[in-house]
Amino acid sequence: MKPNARERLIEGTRQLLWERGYVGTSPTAILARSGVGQGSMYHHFDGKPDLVLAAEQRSAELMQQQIAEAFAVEGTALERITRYLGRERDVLRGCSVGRLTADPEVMADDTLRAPIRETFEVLHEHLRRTVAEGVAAGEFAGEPDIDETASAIAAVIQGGYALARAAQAVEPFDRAVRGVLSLLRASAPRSN
Amino acid sequence: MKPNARERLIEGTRQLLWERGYVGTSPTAILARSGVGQGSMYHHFDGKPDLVLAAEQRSAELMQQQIAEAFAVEGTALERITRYLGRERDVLRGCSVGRLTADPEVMADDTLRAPIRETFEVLHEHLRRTVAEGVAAGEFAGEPDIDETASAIAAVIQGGYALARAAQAVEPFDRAVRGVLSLLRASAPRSN
DNA sequence: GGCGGCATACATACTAGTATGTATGCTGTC
DNA sequence: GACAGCATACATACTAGTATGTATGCCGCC
Repeated sequence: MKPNARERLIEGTRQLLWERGYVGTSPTAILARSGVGQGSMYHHFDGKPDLVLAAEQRSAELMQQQIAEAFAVEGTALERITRYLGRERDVLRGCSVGRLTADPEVMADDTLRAPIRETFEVLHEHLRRTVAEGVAAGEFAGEPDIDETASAIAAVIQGGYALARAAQAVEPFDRAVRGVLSLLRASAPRSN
Repeated sequence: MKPNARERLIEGTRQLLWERGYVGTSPTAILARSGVGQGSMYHHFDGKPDLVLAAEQRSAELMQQQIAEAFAVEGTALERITRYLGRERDVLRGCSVGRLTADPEVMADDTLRAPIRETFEVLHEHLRRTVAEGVAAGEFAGEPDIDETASAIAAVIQGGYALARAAQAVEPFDRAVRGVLSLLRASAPRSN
């Protein structure tokens, strides 16, 4: 029938963390969401932090996979970046990984923080490499600083979620994405 | 002696919301942080949601004030945007207003969401107007879309906080800011 | 056919969160 | 000097969060 209890616990916890963060995610809520009994939870995991770590690792893994897929397409650097920025997203739901940066419990613990940090590093690396290829191919005549550009693009995504949630509308996210893409495209040979 | 209990409650709640969000902010923690008695809290406010609203409104007010000040300086549009982006920030602490976009309790309640939405609207309006002036003055020869550019800049700030927190370092924030500024500058008229 | 691993149910317990209500005292004003 | 407004302390209460421990049952494997 359903996937085993361990998998369901991870998925339920993942969703709750995504929606409500660390303190907002209670063991009983996890059980209800996952549809498993309380005993199973303590059977498979040492407790909330252990389960949270497993859920985080799963989110990080899925996200890194999506990132890799989005960049593993043919096309110019600009096309690949555009494709990544425009990929299917449940914008108002936000980023399952980025959400956790708001939780002090997670940020204060190096083990819990690691999957988040690593995911952003992976994204940065993909963006960095793609921008570098674009510069090498003469797509960005302005030759923007590679790391700075990669960071700006990553930040626009994360910040776009915040703007969209505040407005309860997808539009601000899309606007920010179009904005950074326009700026990239407009990158002209410059004199500085 | 100290400011009155009402003020101290607002400030304590403001700080706790900033650090820990809505669910992470308990009445007892508020009392401890504010240094007032429990009775006073229920004397001045109807309860947690009422106090949270007051704290949010205060944060929004302060933030809008800082935004207005940062843009109320002489200089070209690019200088004013650079100044706003480079203004003094406790980056790892994050944004006292943007933090709340992660809380479903806040986002689901129109009254609690209003101060956040309004603050982003005010920021957008300042950025929009400044970019428009820059375009009019020929500073941005690429004539980027005004609203899109404003949204991208606002998003970079909010997203920069997330990147910085994940890395527990200010550098990713600064890099993202330099990145978007470079892209903006690169759309400047060629002087060569 | 028993045993180890996994799942479920149920009882218990302690703490924190979120209050309400009452008593008491301080202070400034009419 | 009485009274309103504000502050503090203390008692009480209910719920949710975070477990621990025990009993029981199913299933696949040696």
